[in-house]
Amino acid sequence: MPSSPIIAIVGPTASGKSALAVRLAKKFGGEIISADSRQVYRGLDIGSGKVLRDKLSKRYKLEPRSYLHQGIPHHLLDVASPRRQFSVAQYQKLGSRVIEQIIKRGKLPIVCGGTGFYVEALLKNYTLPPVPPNLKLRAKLEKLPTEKLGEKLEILDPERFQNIDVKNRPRLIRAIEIAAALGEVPPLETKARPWHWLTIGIKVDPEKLRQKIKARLTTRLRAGLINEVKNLHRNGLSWKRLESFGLEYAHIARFAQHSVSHRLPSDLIDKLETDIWHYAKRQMTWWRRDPTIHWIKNYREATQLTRDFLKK
RNA sequence: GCGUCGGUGGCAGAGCGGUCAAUUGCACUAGACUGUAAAUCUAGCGCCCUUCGGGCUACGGAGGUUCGAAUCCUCCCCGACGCA
Repeated sequence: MPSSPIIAIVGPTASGKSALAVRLAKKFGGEIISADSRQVYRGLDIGSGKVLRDKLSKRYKLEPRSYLHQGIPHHLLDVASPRRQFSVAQYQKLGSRVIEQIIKRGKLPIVCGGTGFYVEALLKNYTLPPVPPNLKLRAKLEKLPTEKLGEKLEILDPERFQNIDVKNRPRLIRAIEIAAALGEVPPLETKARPWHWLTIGIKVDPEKLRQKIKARLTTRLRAGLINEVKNLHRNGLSWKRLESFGLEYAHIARFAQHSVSHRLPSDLIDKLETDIWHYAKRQMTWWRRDPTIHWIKNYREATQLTRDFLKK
């Protein structure tokens, strides 16, 4: 079976990934697969930076939830209910299905998104342990002190205990959950698929990125971000759930619980900006360790890289 | 002008004779990442030396008391409040 080319676009938030993806899609006949852990949820639109659905796009019939933006098909947006827990595993499953479809259509899959874990799980095809969340077990473990969790894991799987973050409770709990079901936490493997990909990373000067974050937040607030959050709550999402989405959703949810105002005080805006900046830095930390990424500064470099890549 | 309280590391704010280069939070920098990943977690953060460790400069300024001062005293500068 011949290997199919895929393009991946990564970079910190507000770096212009979506625009680049559309541009490449237009030029090379591509379809876009979003890799964003918040854009998968229906209703999280402005805050997650979701791309707009084309107004008069005739019903797009290939995948049920996909839609056109600037005439380009976008996938894996709005595929989950915000009331339900979504996960990398589901993303991986949906993503590989969509990519196969796109390849079948003879189009170029362009994976584009800020969630590094999602991008990697999809492209490298991680063998994630087939252990669904066990809510009862989690609730029980949640009551234990962190050291106790470590001890439990050490007994179940001393090897995993060796390299886990012993202070990170969610990780400990998940590891115990897996080990309890499987007898151990199997080492993470990647399973090859008939794909090969080029990863393009968008590099933005830190000062400039901060400015872009600031400007984009202002735009979002003007676009009705606060109303979006309030409506989500009105439609049944708990404040707690909204807070768990982080950044815009968390800050505004916290604010809206104590205020009916439609304007965010400037000190809260500053704090939110800082949080988004921290997030951007965490994203960079994630990708820095991948030496295969081609970091680019403008569209031209990206199109050139893509052209060369597709020639091979 | 008198009185009171205060001036601590980028900011906020502890410490109030030794164990203090100075708790803590924020910011900043770096890192991790096995089904919550916009989440979660870790480390560093005065300067110099190669780590253990050591040296130097520091708690508004200048003096002083003391074996020893961010901590006590005196004067000066600055701020807040009160009385004029």
